[in-house]
Amino acid sequence: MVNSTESTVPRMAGDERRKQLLEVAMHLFSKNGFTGTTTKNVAEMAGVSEAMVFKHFANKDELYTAILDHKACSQGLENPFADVAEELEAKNDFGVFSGIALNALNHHDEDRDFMRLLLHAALENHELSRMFFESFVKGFYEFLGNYISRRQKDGAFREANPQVVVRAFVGMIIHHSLNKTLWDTGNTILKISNEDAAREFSNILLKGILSPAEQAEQNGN
Amino acid sequence: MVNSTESTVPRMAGDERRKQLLEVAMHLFSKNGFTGTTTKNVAEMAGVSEAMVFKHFANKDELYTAILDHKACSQGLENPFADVAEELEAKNDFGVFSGIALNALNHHDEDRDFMRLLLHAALENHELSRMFFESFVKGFYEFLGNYISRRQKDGAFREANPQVVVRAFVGMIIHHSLNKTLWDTGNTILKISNEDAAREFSNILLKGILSPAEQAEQNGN
DNA sequence: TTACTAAGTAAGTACTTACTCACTTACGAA
DNA sequence: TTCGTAAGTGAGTAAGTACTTACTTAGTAA
Repeated sequence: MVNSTESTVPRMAGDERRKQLLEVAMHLFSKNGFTGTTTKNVAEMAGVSEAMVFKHFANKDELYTAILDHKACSQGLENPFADVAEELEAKNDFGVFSGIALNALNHHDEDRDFMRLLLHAALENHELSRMFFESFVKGFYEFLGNYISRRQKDGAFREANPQVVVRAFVGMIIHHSLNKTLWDTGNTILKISNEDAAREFSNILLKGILSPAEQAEQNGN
Repeated sequence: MVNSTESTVPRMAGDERRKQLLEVAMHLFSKNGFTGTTTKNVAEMAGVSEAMVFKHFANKDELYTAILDHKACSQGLENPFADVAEELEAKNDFGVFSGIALNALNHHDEDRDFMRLLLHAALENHELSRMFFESFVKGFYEFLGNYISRRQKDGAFREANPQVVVRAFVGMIIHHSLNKTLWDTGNTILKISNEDAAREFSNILLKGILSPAEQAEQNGN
């Protein structure tokens, strides 16, 4: 018997509910960490019983790892070089670096929850952290490192360990994003648009690794 | 009655035990986070019963904050420019930057637990995070930013927002340390000594912000 | 020796946690 | 209308969890 005043809550399709649970879980995990979030919390915020969580995910751990897969598929882990394919082809160094930087900075702004989640995962030594590192970070270092190597052989960049250069570049970007979400949330010590930051970081890095020959040429212009 | 074969375990003085508990707790908290560490864990690692923890600390929260106080007081936040006073005076740019970098990198290596704890504090919005930012980070940005301004007026550095330059430099260093303790713990994608890292980071940054005039002069040599 | 104090503990309590299971209900296709 | 399937739940369980209590024992000072 259904009370006429209380509208029957419509059921969700399995896929929809699963997606909703993932989003809710990610938000809670990013806020309270893995151990700091209970399956009951997730269920409550999704407006569903706790048992429902375990209908969709075998256990809490699987829910955690499913977030990464979901992110990877939906939007999170797209190829960071996709937007700079032309610049890579044309060996337009500034286009490549500033494109990657701007893309990353914008992405971090849109997805602070995911960034916090990854940090929590890293601190808690959760496998998710290793997974992300292996599947994304390593590939990034390899690809960008290879590009730098090629440009060194072209005589465009000076000699330097390409991996160190990548780390320096990634460091500027990640640390800037980390500052905005973690410490300097009010942007008190540095207020700058992503466009300006991407341009300046790329400028510093590229001037920093330009070969003397290229340098002289650029000064001539 | 005391068994002759089992030596009576000597008791610890209250202060000693308290200090030991703090150190053990800090290690566990930094490894597993606050919620990921149980009071039983702490007691076991200290070789003492759980009740002992609550003899020294009213509750788990107090234990946590006591760690932060203990650390902040005991090791303090020494001036990161102390070691480069001469270089600053002599306007030896490379000496200044590489000195600061090496000092920071070595410091991070020696106290990975504290770095992890600071990250936890930031994620949990603990007051210590704000304290650290206000008392240390802000001062660092201001001081180094001022040095860069001066060198720009000298004509040694090109025009650029000094704060952005500081962020880029700090980013390289912090991110490198973070990588070593958090993600690439086996140094699989980059194995480099602190000396080499400090030198290369400083090289990139300084070449990146050198004025054209200085650049030409350096190429001439 | 005595007697007080402080270090230390075993065994709880009240509650939370991840996870299960038997069960009910909505909904779409036949 | 019927009925199979899938969405959804209430009420558990066993193993933690933070924290307490009533107690024992070691060291020490008079």
